[in-house]
Amino acid sequence: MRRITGRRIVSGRIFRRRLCALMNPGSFARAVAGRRVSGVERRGKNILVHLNDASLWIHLRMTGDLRIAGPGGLRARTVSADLLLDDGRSLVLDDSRGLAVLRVVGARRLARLAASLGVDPLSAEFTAERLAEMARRSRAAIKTLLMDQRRVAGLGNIYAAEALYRARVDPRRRASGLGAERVGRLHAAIVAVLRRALRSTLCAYRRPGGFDEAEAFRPAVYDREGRPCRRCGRAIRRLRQAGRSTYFCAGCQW
DNA sequence: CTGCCCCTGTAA
DNA sequence: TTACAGGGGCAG
Repeated sequence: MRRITGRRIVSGRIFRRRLCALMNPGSFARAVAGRRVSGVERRGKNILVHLNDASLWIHLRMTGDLRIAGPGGLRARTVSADLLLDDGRSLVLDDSRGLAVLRVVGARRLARLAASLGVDPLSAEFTAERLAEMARRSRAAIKTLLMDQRRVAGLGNIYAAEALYRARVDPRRRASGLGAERVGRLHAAIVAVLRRALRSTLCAYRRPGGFDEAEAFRPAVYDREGRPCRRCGRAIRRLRQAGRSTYFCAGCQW
């Protein structure tokens, strides 16, 4: 994203009912107006925009999109919130389904939220040993563990399925019974899948409109129920785990 | 643990 | 027209 660090916020508005329930538009406007952006970072699936003594904690969910708009802003029905910056640009939260969350948090709540997040798979702390240790202590199915943000911060339903498929591990397997070999494969697969997904997303941001199809992230297993596995040809199966659809190949994931 | 809710675009 | 998908928070 183009740099917004150092810019001062002139005004902030929220439009979505869901966001208004979290904080009323007036208090949001007062909370951000006049503050300067001191930094931006990602933690798991969350984006933090720091404003010195407060922060915006943003979760885009599935359909949210954070973008920079030029003068004039972005006037779409789907805009959930925007911040007008002192250089005329706007930081816009655009979200067709309105499930994204944005809130202003003080240092205390920031620390509490941050502490509730597990290890980021793209950080140096995410080692095979760390994953093995988490797995050992969990009675849940491995896919459920991977999707638990308190343990691993950043994998959702789709990437969890893709990582398990890549590692050839059955998503139904008990985490505690994985064994070092499977944990090792899974660790490598998680990192590979997320790196690939991130690259695809970055390309899409850099070339809005139409980007190289070769860069697009194409699920190898997710949403492919009944279609042949690209490795072994067996039909991809679907089942429900923790209320979510899990796609996997019973032929080569075990 | 399960199920429901939020919301809305898409597919059946 | 209805069911379903997504992430997370919450109730049971």
